[in-house]
Amino acid sequence: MPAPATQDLIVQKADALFYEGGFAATSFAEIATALGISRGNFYYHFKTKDEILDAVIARRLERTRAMLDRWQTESEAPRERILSFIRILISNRTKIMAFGCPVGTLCSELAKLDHAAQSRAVEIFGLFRDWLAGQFRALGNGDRAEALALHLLAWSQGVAVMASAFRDESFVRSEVAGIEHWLATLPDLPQAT
Amino acid sequence: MPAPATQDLIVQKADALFYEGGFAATSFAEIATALGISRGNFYYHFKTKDEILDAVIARRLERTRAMLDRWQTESEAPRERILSFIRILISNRTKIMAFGCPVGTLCSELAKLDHAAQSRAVEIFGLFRDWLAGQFRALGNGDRAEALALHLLAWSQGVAVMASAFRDESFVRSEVAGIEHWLATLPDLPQAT
DNA sequence: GTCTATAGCATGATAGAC
DNA sequence: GTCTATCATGCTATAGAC
Repeated sequence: MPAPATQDLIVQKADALFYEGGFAATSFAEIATALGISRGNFYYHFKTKDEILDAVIARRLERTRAMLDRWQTESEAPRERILSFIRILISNRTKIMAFGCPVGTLCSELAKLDHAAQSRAVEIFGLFRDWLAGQFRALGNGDRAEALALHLLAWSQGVAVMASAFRDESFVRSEVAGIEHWLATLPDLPQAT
Repeated sequence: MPAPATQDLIVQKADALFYEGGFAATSFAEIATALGISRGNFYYHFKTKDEILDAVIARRLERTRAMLDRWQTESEAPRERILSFIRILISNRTKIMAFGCPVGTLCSELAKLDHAAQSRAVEIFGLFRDWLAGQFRALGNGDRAEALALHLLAWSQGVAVMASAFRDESFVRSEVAGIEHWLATLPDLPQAT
């Protein structure tokens, strides 16, 4: 196994720092210092800051796809799979209370910056939406599968925003319990065969 | 009535530009150009950019209080008052689809910047939370009034995030219908006397 | 592939004329 | 109160040595 390429190290570190400090406010110098490389070396791997952003978004898309595939494999029942999604609010609660949701905050920032990469960032939401819609469809809610997926995404985004504002862990836990109750009481319509 | 003071014009314009472009990404030059005044003049009214941010947050707090008071006066029934809150998602939908919620996006940005003013910005959420909790209490949900208020706030924040990501007006309308249905089916417990 | 050095620009902030 | 300089700093980005 080869040592990780510098290019990958840059993307990995930029991903974390963009999340924790925002895209615009994170400078090359900050990333370089964190990696122990020089600013100049940066431009051998990426021509512009926007190229790094593209690479970060590509990395997040790839990792999201991998995570959804993992959830798909780990559980057979659609309801269990949806619970995998819901529970990232719990497992990532510390970072979410500090920095919000990585996808939501990036999309919001890029919207304000009127940045060309915004639509690519929204594709990450699109992956979740389509995957969740597939699960709701498997539960027999074919006609409103996409609306249910968007509703669940919005709910979790709202929890993330409020969690980072008030930094209240008990709020996160009580909302997650509410989401789980909502899911459990969703009618499980048998598919017409 | 005197002409609006330059100081107020600066705060007013900064408020709008911080919303539309973010706090960090909005420069003095941008605000000054938009107002037709010089950058130098700025520092007669505010010593630092953070002072402008403080003034913007104070303005938002004041205007939020005024809006809540208006809703309180315009409707007698708590349920009607809560509907006033819900319907800003509809009346402000164009700006929300472009820039998200002004409160949520500011709190998120300040959290990432680890900015001292974050707690002040969160106070705006606090005003909504307390006012909404008061309405739920009047509906007889005394024991869970605050949880209901936070839940409604989170829901609307989630709608705002997804609205600015996908820019889908029909999603906003269908979620608002969902919130209204949730409110209508909330049990209206009679108060113990 | 990594470095140092530096260009070129925008920023927040200051000084001082009017 | 408003203006025109101007400073110092930090940024993205480039050039070129090693």
